[in-house]
Amino acid sequence: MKTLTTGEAAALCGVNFRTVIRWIEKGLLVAHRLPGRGDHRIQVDDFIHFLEENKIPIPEPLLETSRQTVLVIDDEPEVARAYFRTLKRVGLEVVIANDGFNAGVKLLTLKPALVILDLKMPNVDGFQVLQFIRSESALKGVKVLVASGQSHEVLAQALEAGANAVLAKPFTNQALLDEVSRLMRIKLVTSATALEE
Amino acid sequence: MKTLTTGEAAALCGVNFRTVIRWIEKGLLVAHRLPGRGDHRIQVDDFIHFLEENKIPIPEPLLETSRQTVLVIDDEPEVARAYFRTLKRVGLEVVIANDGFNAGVKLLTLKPALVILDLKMPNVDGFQVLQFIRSESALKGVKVLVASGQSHEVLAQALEAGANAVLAKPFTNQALLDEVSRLMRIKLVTSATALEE
DNA sequence: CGATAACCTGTCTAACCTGTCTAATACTTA
DNA sequence: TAAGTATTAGACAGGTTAGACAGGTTATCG
Repeated sequence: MKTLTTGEAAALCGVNFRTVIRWIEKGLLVAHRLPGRGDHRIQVDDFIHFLEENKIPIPEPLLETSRQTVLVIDDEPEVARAYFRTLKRVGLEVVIANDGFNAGVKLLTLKPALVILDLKMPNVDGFQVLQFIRSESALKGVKVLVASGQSHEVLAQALEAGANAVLAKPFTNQALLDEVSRLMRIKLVTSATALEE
Repeated sequence: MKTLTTGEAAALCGVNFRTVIRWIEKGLLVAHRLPGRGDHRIQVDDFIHFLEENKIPIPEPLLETSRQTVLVIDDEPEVARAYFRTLKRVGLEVVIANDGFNAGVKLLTLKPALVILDLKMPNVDGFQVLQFIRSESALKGVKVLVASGQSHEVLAQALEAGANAVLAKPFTNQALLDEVSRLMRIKLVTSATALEE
């Protein structure tokens, strides 16, 4: 979990860092200190709690860190819904974009951890989406999983263009989940492990 | 994400800071407070919104901080280029989005001051774009000028849905510039005034 | 038109929070 | 490891707050 320095916290809520230190000294804001010079470190959760407590608007960059959403970009509703069910079942937050406008909008508002992208859509160029994700600094670190029924050549091009992984259709749900789990670096709650509990 | 103190806001609109505090207390102007003494902090967006609401001219320093870009959303390249030339000629920064994906992406990355929107596009629903702009808090204050060759009914619906103004095609360049100038609250450098200098 | 009332704005006060500046030094990065 | 950047505490100057009061503007009515 990320922590903030006084300077970072000050910049985030638009005050001087000296003021942030005084809030900490007064016990208004929870922080811990480093042994050396006594630098303050503020946990993001504590900072958000402090902002909420005082009804100070929470800056966007803070909210991003908590999101672990998967964005499915596919123009075929049935296909998208299939992804949705499979991923939802293992506890992921899933959002669907059925067209180009929604794809663009949801990429930037959600800043998903993972994008599942269909390359072949009638009104949206999948490569363009991929290139945009890789060129936009706000989307740095977003993983892209390309799923396509096209030739291996096209899939190789997708990897070249920055896709983190590709899946050639058809593929099993388990193959999808394995790939998602690997890309997001998380253990998914599969039905098997769910039963163990 | 800059914020203003009561003193700064007061100086910007030429009143006493005591008056600004009273506006906040009455709920006319949105602001939050710092925990220490209860100092007010006003977000620039909220301040601009307040000024517009009360038809107070927006001071230059504030306009500099907010982007003065115009985003043209139109799928017909020739039409879009026509807008581009006309608006560029009077000194505006203009960006074109030819498809849904670009429309979504450029809306959120540029946060344009004005959007010129064609309602009738084959693969993008103009109304959906309009509704999104009005529902997204990050796009608060964005002006929308709908240009369409459709019936007056449709234009009325656009106004209902939140468009700031509509232009029925065909229209002259001057009509376009007048409307843009009014919506952006700026004086445009037309060729006539340029010649006078 | 003129008078009254209602209300908003500007001024003043004391208290105290916030921003700025400093030198020393720990932390971070190449 | 070394250079560069960021953070700390203290002191001081400046800004902001709430309350009370006076001056000015607008609205209503005779």
